[in-house]
Amino acid sequence: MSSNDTARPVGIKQVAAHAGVSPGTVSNVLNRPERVADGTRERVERAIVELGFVRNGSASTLRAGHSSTIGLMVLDLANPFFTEVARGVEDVASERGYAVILASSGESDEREQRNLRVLAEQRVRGVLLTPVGDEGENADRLRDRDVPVVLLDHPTPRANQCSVAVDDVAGGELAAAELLAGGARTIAFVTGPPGLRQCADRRKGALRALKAAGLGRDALREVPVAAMNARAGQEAAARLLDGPPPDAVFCANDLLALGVLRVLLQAGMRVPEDVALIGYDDIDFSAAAAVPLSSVRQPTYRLGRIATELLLEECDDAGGHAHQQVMFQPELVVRESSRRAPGSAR
Amino acid sequence: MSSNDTARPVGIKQVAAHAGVSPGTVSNVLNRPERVADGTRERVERAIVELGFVRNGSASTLRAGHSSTIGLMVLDLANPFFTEVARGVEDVASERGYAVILASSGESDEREQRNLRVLAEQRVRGVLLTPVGDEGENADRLRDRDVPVVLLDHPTPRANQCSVAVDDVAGGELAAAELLAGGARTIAFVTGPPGLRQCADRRKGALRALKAAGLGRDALREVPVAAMNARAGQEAAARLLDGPPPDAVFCANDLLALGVLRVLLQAGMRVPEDVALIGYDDIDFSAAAAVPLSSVRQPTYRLGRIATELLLEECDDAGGHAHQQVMFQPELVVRESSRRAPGSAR
DNA sequence: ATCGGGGCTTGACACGTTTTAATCGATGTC
DNA sequence: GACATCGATTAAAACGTGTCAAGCCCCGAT
Repeated sequence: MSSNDTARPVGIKQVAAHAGVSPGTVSNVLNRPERVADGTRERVERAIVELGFVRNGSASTLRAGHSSTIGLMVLDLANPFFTEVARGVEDVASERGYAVILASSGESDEREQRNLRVLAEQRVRGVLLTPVGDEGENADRLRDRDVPVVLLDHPTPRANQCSVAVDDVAGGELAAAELLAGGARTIAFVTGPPGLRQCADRRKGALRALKAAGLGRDALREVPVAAMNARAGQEAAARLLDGPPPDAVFCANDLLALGVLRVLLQAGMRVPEDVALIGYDDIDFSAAAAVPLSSVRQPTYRLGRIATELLLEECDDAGGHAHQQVMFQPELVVRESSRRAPGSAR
Repeated sequence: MSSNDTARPVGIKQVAAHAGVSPGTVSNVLNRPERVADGTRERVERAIVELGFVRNGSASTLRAGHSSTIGLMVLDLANPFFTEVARGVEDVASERGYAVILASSGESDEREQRNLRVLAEQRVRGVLLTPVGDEGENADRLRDRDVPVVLLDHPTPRANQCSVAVDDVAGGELAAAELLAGGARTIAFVTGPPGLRQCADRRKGALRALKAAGLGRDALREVPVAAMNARAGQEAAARLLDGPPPDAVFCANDLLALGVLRVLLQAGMRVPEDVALIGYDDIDFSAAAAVPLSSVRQPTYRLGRIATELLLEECDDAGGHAHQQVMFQPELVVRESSRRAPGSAR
């Protein structure tokens, strides 16, 4: 049996004793191996594996003042958009020897605040944050503690922080323009809480497209939902079918669109012939939907990678770091849910 | 401006000074508020908010020997099955005042090992683990360090640990039996690495169903794939279409099935008329697929909840804790992708 | 032979919190 | 009025690591 009844906390001291050196040397082997002679280092390394030593991160962090861990807080872990972002983050972080603590605010400001507090207690080196609110006071609180914060999927006009985002106004315009090009004159916009910047911006873009097409704001019927998932989409569609159906539906993300699509088809409507539909994010599942979903694609994985690179740059070299605001452009992906069959346009 | 140039680490001492008490009292306010007089407590609490004090988790952990954090390691964060499990975990953990560190092994043993090491360094209180390998040596290493481990979505015959799982053999049997009932005589099984217990068990169940139907093992054509996602499913389907198509396809999870479905339809095959299809996990998207996907449903959220409850019970009361092996039964969900139109059965 | 210097190693302290035992003051008892 | 009791508070000692100044040893230069 390998288990041991007597709790035997094996620390740097035990390793030192076992290798016949001082604790300081073991610490050097761990942190600045080049400073220690080859023979000694090998001896220490052998002792480490023989005793199964695992460095106590709390002690390191306590002494160093910060850990080699970054926090990633997203709006919704169940959204493939964010898991793809997380993949980019994880890849860069692990390349650079950082661990990632993943957390989700569930679009709740209170949960965001609570989770950020946990991250602050853990003394993470930095934080990638997709803020729920627009102002990012929570981010400010962290920065006051000298914890670098990079805003993720959220632009900022302020020069005191980095941000990486995709132009959601442009994306909303692309989406609505596509629907209008298909012949739609009235569009329903299924959208999450208006406090969410992503939703607000996409709406703004849609209005811009309407205006360009010579239509007024009243051509856009807003259908607010409480969450940004498929279930909420279904509920929205049900409400939508209460009144006269619009020509087209623009959903603030693909999860909503998939839910809407499902209810529309169940209700016997044809997509796109009766109602055109477009989503946002271009998640994997969209292409495999009952009617392949048109959508707006974002450089998701790169979003995560670049945000992490900016954050780590700021962590490793707080002095020489110049804050950057990166903005990507989205891309329209037309599939079957938005294009009306030729000739069926009004 | 709220930022402060001079780094001013505000610790328990500063709070104590500001409130006119000793550091020990501040600690008591934080950890055993009932032991301190009302007046004093209020004074300290005021000082805490005034100074914006945030407890240093590293120091607590160092002193206590463990943190109030648990680790959750899943196979694939991009799989909705696991994000749903994670939701259950998060809910219970936060109810009980624990934070969750989320990590993903990506089905790689090496990444599992590396991530578990990070968790060990962080001195997490316990770990929920969906192991990549079958034996769980990595779990043993943790348990040797007195870190409780609960196996998640993985049964164990060993009595020295808790586990929470769903009967995948039964699930595989349900799935294959459904396909056979639809008239299929040959079934392709699209499956991930055979080292993955989930895949192996589902295969075993499928074989059992074949046997019950009087068919031999050769009625099951295995199509191995490298990963368990939609892309891999597409590749598998492409290979599948090289030879004579089987009557039906059983995919080891829904992501694979969605990928397969997409390619089948693109190739002009009708589902289920030409080829029947069934997946596993019953993720949200399956119901909204081009052809609504039959699948095998698991009590995903409860899986996460119960595993976490077991883990925290073991953490809080290591002595009086009796290890349990919980096994849920899966449930067949029949939609359109598996049932042949009446009369089209051979 | 002495000195200087460079490469390795060591010793000791500090990080911020928790905890234990001791202290203090007040209240109640004999 | 002395003493025990009890509650509230404090002082001090850990926890395991990183760091830094100081020490050691050996070698080459003078």
